Order: sequence, then structure tokens, then C-alpha cells
Amino acid sequence: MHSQPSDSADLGDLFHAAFRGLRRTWAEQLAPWEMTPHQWRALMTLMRRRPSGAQDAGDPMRLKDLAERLRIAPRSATEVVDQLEAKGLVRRDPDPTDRRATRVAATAAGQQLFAKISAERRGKSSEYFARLSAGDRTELARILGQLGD
Amino acid sequence: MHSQPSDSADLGDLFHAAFRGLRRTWAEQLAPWEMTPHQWRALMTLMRRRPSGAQDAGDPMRLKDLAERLRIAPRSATEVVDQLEAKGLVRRDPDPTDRRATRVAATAAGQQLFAKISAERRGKSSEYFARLSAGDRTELARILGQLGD
DNA sequence: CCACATAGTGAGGTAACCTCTGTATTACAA
DNA sequence: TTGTAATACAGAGGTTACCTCACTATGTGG
Repeated sequence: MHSQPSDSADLGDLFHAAFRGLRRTWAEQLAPWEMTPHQWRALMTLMRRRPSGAQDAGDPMRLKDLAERLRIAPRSATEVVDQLEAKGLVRRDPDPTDRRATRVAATAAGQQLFAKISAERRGKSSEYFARLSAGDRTELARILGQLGD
Repeated sequence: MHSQPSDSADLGDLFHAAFRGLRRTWAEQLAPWEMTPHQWRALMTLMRRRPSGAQDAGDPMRLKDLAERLRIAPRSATEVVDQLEAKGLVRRDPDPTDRRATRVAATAAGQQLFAKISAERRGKSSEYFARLSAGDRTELARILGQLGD
């Protein structure tokens, strides 16, 4: 009677558990740098703009676009940018083409930190998802893609 | 250059997005009953104890065990039980065998609400995961199981 | 040039956690 | 049997990661 793991709500539970694990793992990995997962995601998003970037890797992004990418409300993007700015990892510049807008770019320090953390993560490969086979990771990505709107 | 959706860290992103979607969907579904997903999970856990329950479906559970099942700190279980108790959905009884312990059980009202919401969810089958094929759901459960320690 | 939309932010709020501390109570050991 | 340690819970207070609503400074279309 208790060996039916795939009862109804268990998918939700499993999801919940896995997500919490992911968050915790990230938080632990980022703790030495005093970064939260949220901040890391934001910094990453800023750096990822231009995949094989030339020199200006931290090329600027509007707050609004950042919010969109992170799928959070613009107000929440303001917040995380505040935090990163306070650490000196990003900088706000007025958008020359629209004086309402603010462009956010990683500073040199931000770029260095990003590189350092990325390297360490790659090195340790404690990517949390590492415990999955490559095939399973692909599967997971495909399935999650269907869920994400 | 911008059509490479599956760059490296996207698994984390996808996970994040999907989880948020799940939470939001749940929250919307539960809103009419003024319940949060967290509270629902707790109530569900209390009710699920005994799968094909006889009469005493809401059979009591220690706070500590509830916390364990929900994978949260005991203190956090106290909290959610407080909330459910305030709504009259669960009741705290002293454990007769250990005077330190408290046993939490769903009240009649809690059981009814649980039944009602369960039914509605089943009916609507707006289970969020419904957009996945049965096969994908199974796959997802299997993969998430590997992640959940 | 005026109505309306848009970009960002201040103020304030919430859900879902957490730790640390304290108080009963039980269990264990000497 | 009398300490000492462990356990169950709750009070106090904190954190992360969000949110909405109202406001200001701009831009845009008619």
C-alpha cells in the first residue's frame, strides 16, 4: 500500500524537494563570495548577453530587460541590481538614447567575480545536476521546457 | 547568436521558471479557499498518512514527523500548523504517551476542505503537470527522484 | 501640446523558510 | 535516584525572493 510512489501529488512534492535542494546547493556554493542565488542569477544574466563576447562582455542591459529575462517584476530587478551595485559588481549608467532608462553593466570587479565563480563551479562540477546522466539532463531540460509556458 | 536557447546554465533557469509556475498555479487554485500552497501541502501530508483510511482519516501526527515529511525545520512546521489551526482546519492534542509532544490532526472542517479541494482539482485536472504527457510525467518523477537525495 | 504610455524607484507587504534560545519532559547512566 | 544529556515544541527575530501600488521623469502619437 505504500509502494505506489507515483500517486497524484507526488510530482509536486518531488519538484518541491528538488528545487529546494538546488537552491540550497547554490546558496552553499555561493556563500564564500557572499552572494545569494538570486544575485548570481542576475549577474549571470547580465554577463550572458553576448555569448562569445568580444571585449565588452558586460555589455549593458536595461533594467526592464533584465527583469524580463529573470522573469521577475521590474521592481524586483531594481532590488537585485541595488544589491549588486552595493557590492560594486555592477554599475548603472543612464541610457543615452532614452533618459528614462537605466543601463546596467557588470563592472570589472563583477566580471572577474563572475569568471572566478564560473571557473570554480566548472572545476568542482558540483553542479547539482551532475548526479544525473547526460541523457537525463537532456530529458529534464526538454520536459521543463514544456512546463515553462 | 541569440537563438541558442540551451546554453549551459539553463537547466537551473528552466527549473526555476517551472517551479515558479507551479507555485503560482497552485496559489491561484487555492486562493478561493484562502490557502497558501504551503498550508495545502501540510494539510495534504496530514491527510495522506493513511492511504485507504478507515474512519479516522485525519489520524494524528507529531509535529516533528510532519516537519520531516515536509522536509522543513520543526519550527517551520509549528508555524504552518499555527496557521491551519487558526483556520480551524487542524487541532493540536497532547500526545498521551509523551507529554513533550503534540499530535496534529485534521478537524472535521479540515477533512471536508481537503476533500472538496481534492475533488475540484481532480475534476478540473488543472494539475499544472497536465500539460505533460503521461510518459513525460513518469520520466520527470524518475529524474526528480534522483535529485531529491 | 496634450493625453497616454513607459522606465525606474520609494514604500510597504507577503510567503516560506531559517536559527537561536528557552522550557518542559523523557531517557540514560552512574 | 539523581544528575546529565537529548528531545519536542514554541517565542523572538531574521532572511530571501518575490509582489503591488503610487509616484516622477521622460518619451510618443494624435
